[in-house]
Formats: sequence, structure tokens, C-alpha cells
Amino acid sequence: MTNRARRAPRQAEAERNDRALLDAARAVLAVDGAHASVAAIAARAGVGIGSLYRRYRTKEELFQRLCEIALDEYLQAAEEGLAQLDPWAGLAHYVTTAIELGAGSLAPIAGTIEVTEGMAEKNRRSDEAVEALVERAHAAGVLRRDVTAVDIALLIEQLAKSPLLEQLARQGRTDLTEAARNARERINAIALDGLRATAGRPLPGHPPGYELFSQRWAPPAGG
Amino acid sequence: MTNRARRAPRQAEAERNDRALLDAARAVLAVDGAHASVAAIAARAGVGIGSLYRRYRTKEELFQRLCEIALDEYLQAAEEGLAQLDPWAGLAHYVTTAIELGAGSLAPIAGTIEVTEGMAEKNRRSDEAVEALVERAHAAGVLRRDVTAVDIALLIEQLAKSPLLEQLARQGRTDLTEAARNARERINAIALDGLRATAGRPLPGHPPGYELFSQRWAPPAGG
DNA sequence: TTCAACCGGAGCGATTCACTCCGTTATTTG
DNA sequence: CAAATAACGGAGTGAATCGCTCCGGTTGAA
Repeated sequence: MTNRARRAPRQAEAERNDRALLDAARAVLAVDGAHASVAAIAARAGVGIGSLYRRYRTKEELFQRLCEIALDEYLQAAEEGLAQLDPWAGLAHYVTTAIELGAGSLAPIAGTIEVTEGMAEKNRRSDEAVEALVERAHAAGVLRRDVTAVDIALLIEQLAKSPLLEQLARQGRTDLTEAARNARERINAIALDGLRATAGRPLPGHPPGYELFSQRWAPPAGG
Repeated sequence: MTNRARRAPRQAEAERNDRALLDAARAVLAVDGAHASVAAIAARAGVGIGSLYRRYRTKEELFQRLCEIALDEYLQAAEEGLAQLDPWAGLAHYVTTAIELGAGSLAPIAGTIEVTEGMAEKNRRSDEAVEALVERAHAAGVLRRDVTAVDIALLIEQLAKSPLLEQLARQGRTDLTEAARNARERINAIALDGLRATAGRPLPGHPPGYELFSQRWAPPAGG
């Protein structure tokens, strides 16, 4: 009956659109946060809503894909850090890269989507790599002893969101984004210096447990 | 014509409700962020929506009142800091208090409401007090020299929002809020230590200008 | 030239929002 | 105790926005 299937006539365009959608989703999430709408994402990508929904059956599916990509990049950053010879430089590389990554995509949607097995797996491997980074830095005496891997993970999450950049984007003040990015780097540097072994009095309270950090993947209320 | 007007029959209840509304608004803003709805605020206060709208003509009016109260507290924290003899302790007092204040109320609505003259005035006085705190700390040699008052203001804004606490509240995991608060204090302490004169390499880039920070009061896009 | 695959976006139902309107309740006064 | 009235609560309203569907138009390999 059906003739031998033809090849897709506009397949190249489809692939370009897929990349554009993922990039646009990151950009819109960075600005609009958790309220990012599919319409805004499609518009930013220069693509119709229909095309978005041909590739991803639901909004959640798109966000899950985005999450997996971001987790890959987290893991890669941690491994890059381990590959560096200097323990402090390695840790600093991971922290700064993770902050930049989380700001763009992961932070706003963490906890709003269902966790896939692939995400959990990548998360586990990433945690192990960070733990190794921290142990190595401790052993070298460059990281203050009262700081744990969970402290660092929470610090990254705290610094990932950028309220100032979000607001500037909302106001359309693109002329100031460069200055805001500079300011953000300075703040990140301050926080990093607070992690050095030479800096500071003992931290208050007790080291936080892992259960606290892993909550960021848990689904919202009615569970 | 009209007899001499009677006194309000339920005036005491009205005053209690006003306080409850302001407290509830803070609590809801801390959890729901910018999407906090008047219905949620009224419910949290144990008050009907009608009662809220008898006291404040619009949602914005309520938020403006909240902002003015918060700005008073900012200013008070800065003056308390100046009153302390130890320059570092004074600065640390202001920073930690401001973070706590911003987290609860101001940060989510900054930039979404019109700025009243009273707000601008309080903001100006507060800025001056912080500038004095920073100068004193610089003079005493306890604050790293490459940090400016704007850096500190932006650091406070960055640390004010608490994504972890927000998410835990959204999940109803009230059992973990104590642990989260402990973790937050540790992170704040790390950042504070990063400000000490003893800690760290020179900061990257150049000192941010005031125009960047003052943007947080600017209204959204269509201006 | 043909036609399957891909495109874009108007439109749908559901949801949520800020806000209004009005019957009810509670306290003060005589 | 009874009358008067300010403050009460929340169902209801219209507008806005959301995720998603559906379908007529467009493209380009065969």
C-alpha cells in the first residue's frame, strides 16, 4: 500500500529548531524563572508552538530534557576540576562553573518535574565527583576544615539564582547586563575566598546532612 | 440630621487584623515569592479578603506599606551596627540582619511597585549609614580593601533569597526548616568571612557603580 | 510535479488572579 | 435589652494567562 517512505523533506530545519528550542528555554528560564511559559520559549526560539509540541509531548518533557543536559554539564565540570593538578583551582573551577550553569537552567525548575532514572544516575555520579574534589582540597589543606560537600552544594544553589540579572532583563536594561555580570563575578569570588583555609572563624551550627540537599529534587507538596 | 457618630463597634478586631495582615504578607512572600496572591495572604492572616481590601485599596498599596516597614528596619539595623564599638562586629550585624530582613519581605517585591517619596528617603539614609559602616571597617583594616559598599549591598541581595527554604515550604516539609536555617547561617558566615581583610586574592573586574544597585527599585519594562 | 513531513499560530477549556458586592456578625450606646 | 452601625467574610465577576490541540499552509526531496 504505502510506498516506501520518503525521507523527511525539512529534516535539517527540524534539527536546527530543536537546538534553538533548548537554547531559548535556558534563556527564558534565566529571565522568567519558574513561570516561564511555552509560548515565551517558542517565541524566543523563533519557532511556532506547534513545532515545540511535535518534539516534546509536554512542557515537563522539555524541562526534563533540559535537566539532563544541565546535569551532564555539572558532571563534566566536576571531572574537569578533578583533572586539574591544583586542588584549590580544581574546586574553584567546579564551583564557578556550577554557579553559571545553575543560574541558566536548572535552579528554576528543580523540584517541579518528575525525576527520571537518568537524572538520578547523573546526580549520583556528580555528587561522588564533588565529594572527591572536597576531600582532595581538605587533604591539601587549602579548604577550611569545617566546610562539607553539602555546604558547598548549598552555597552553589544559593549563588546560582541571580535576582539582579533577572530584574534587569525584565526591565529590558540590556545595557547593564555586562556590569551586572561583573558584579556577580565579584560576589562569587568573595564567597570562594570565604571557603579558603586561611579565612574565617569556625562556622556556626553543625554540618548539614545530605537529606537537605537532595530535597531539591523532590516533587512539590501533594506527594 | 445624622446623630453624633457612634464609635466603631469592632475597632479592636480591626487593629489586630491589620497586624495579622502585615505579618501574613511577610510569611507568604517568603514562601511564594513574587506570585503571592492576596487570597493567600488573607487566608494566612485568618481574615477575609474583604477585610484586606477595606484597609488597603489595592495589592500594591499593601506591598508599599510592607516596603516602608522593611526599609525602616534596614535603617535601624545599620544604625545599630554603627552603635557597636567593634567595626567588624558592626558591619557583620548589619549584613546578617539585612539578609534576614530581605529574605522575608523586600526582595520578592522590589521592582514591582511604585516607589514612594518616603521609601526613597529611607533608602537614601540607609545607604549613607552603610557607607559609613564600610568606611569605618576599611579604616580599621578589618574589611578587605577591594570591596565597596555596592559590593556588599549586592551580596546581601544575593543571599537574601532562600531558594531552599522556599522549596521546603512549598513541599510542606516543615520538619526540615530548622536544618535549612542552620545551613543558611553557615553559608552567610562563609560569605562574611570572604569579606575579611585577611581572606582572599584581589577581586576580578572593577568596582560596580551605584546605578547598578539602585536599579532594584526601578519599575518593570514598559517605562 | 507530487506529497509526506514539518511549519506556525488561532483557538479551546481550565485555571488563577485582583477586586467587588452584599448578607451576616459583633460591639457599643441608650 | 434593643437598636444602630462599623467591620466582617467569602461567593461571584471579568480579565488575563496557561498548557495544549488542531488544521490550513509551506517546503523540498523524490
